[in-house]
Amino acid sequence: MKIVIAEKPSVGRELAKVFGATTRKDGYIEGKGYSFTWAFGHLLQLAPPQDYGFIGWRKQHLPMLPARFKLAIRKIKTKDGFVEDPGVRKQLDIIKKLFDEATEIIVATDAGREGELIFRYIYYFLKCKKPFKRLWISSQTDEAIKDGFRNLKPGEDYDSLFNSAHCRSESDWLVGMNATQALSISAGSRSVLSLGRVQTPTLAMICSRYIEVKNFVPQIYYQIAIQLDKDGQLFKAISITNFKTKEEAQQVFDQVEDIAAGFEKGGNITAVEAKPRKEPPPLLHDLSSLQQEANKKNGFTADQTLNLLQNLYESKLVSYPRTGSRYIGDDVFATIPGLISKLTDHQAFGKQAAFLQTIKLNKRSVNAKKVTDHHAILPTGEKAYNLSKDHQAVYDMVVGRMIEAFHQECIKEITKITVNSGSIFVANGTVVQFAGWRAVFNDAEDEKKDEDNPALPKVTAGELLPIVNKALLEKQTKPKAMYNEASLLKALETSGKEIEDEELRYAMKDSGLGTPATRAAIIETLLTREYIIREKRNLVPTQKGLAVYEVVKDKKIAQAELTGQWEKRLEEIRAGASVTEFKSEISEYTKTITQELLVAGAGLAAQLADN
DNA sequence: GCAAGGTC
Repeated sequence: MKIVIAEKPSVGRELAKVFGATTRKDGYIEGKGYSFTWAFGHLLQLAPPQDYGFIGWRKQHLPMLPARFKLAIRKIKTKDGFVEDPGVRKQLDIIKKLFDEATEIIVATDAGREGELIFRYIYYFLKCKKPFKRLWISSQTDEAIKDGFRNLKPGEDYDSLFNSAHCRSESDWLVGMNATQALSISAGSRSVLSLGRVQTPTLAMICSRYIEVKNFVPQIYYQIAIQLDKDGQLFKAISITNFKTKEEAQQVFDQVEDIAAGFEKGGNITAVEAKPRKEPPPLLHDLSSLQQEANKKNGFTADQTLNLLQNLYESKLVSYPRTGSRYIGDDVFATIPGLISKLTDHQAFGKQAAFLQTIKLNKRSVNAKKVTDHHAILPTGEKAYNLSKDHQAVYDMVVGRMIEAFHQECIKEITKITVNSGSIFVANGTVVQFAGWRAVFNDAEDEKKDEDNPALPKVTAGELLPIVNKALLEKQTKPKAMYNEASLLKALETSGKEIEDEELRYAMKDSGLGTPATRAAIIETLLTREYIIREKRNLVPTQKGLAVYEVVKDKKIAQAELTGQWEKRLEEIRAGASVTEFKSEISEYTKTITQELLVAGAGLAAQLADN
């Protein structure tokens, strides 16, 4: 009997289906000489400090550097504290039984670093010695699966990938557990002051933004607005200069040749520019972009959106949710017309779905090379009945985005009118000439933008128009916005670097903080620790969060770059470099940061006591 | 009591 082990049930079932294995057993599916089983993500974790004899949080234990790490069954939190997850224990027993019967094991966990670790931890925990081969596929279509099984790789080909995963795992434990205990102990805090490679840079981003906003000194400046009349259609133009003093502005203001000052036609149109701007449709959603949109549109937290999406996935209404890809391959693209045809009588999107059937679909979101373990989030085509309001909202975002993504470009005409009347004024206007993908949602947000950029009358250079009104405006420079869940998620994707270009941001997604699957949990951790609170939709640091930030802000553990440095080394290990050097560097760093925090935390004790 | 990673 050959045993195939997948990362999660949905994949295990899919593989079984392709093989025609249909006998459903408890925790696996049997048939055609194979058994298909699965994990539920990581079933095992590195054992906690007490399993190495570090009982209680004591300074003399630090730094804790286990000579050999142990594995422990994943725990869940209950009223009685942490206990072994019974479902996990049961599935491990099932896997053990299957491994014992196996002639060969086929590893079908996700094709990546963590997928490799999920399997190897199980394999070593169960002390299994059977030979194993690796299925390595980046698409879940029948053809890709069959092809993958015809080209199984020797298991040892992925030993270096496991090494890099193993280093990642142990390094996070060493730095996180030691730093957390060191700071908590030295601050004499009754509550946990947790620190980690990901959560601490995230906290630092929130705190430094908060401080920047708090210390922001608004600058006052002045602008002059004039209102012109073209055959009864009024439009507004603004001075191109921002004046530092009211006097300067007043002087220019007085020179405006408006009707009240006796100038019947004092606005001289000096230039008119009109150019079309094409806006391509947005890419399909990955988890992060969907969380951001759900936060902006509905105020859902990242965690809520992930949960809602997970429910929809379990109800087989949407594809795998924790994806980091916004693309699909050509094979999945072939199924899109079918999905669209099921939506033509949809209440909100039906009309646009019907329209899509008449055009050539936009292929911006189609790129097999940019599909990693999982493709972008799509509806499955199953009928959705009786969804709760929140589930419906998320589901509609998935469906609506699919319609948008395959729709046509939106074409706008951008108009810029330059007016001279004692000074130079400019009016900007935008007219949507062809809505294209923007017809799908017709957002209120977009309408609001249109208010700032209204349609402008047709005018030509050389025309003289009456200025019916003028105003001297006092304005203030504004600070950056505080982080909210949407902007924080976006910032985490690029480790806090501000990159507006969508394509460029996408290219950086491997150097972000955390992963799609973990970012919601990172935010929740910071909230649980009472480092941050939600204030309306903003994420704002507490006194405690700011105090911790002050202690660690100049240390490596608070820098997003730490992850970047680790990733570089881990990639070298994956390519075959030795692990011993990296491991000894991590041990050294663990000793250093532990010592530093044991000292620095003392200052924190007083601050925390003050509150 | 603690990390970050994955998932139901």
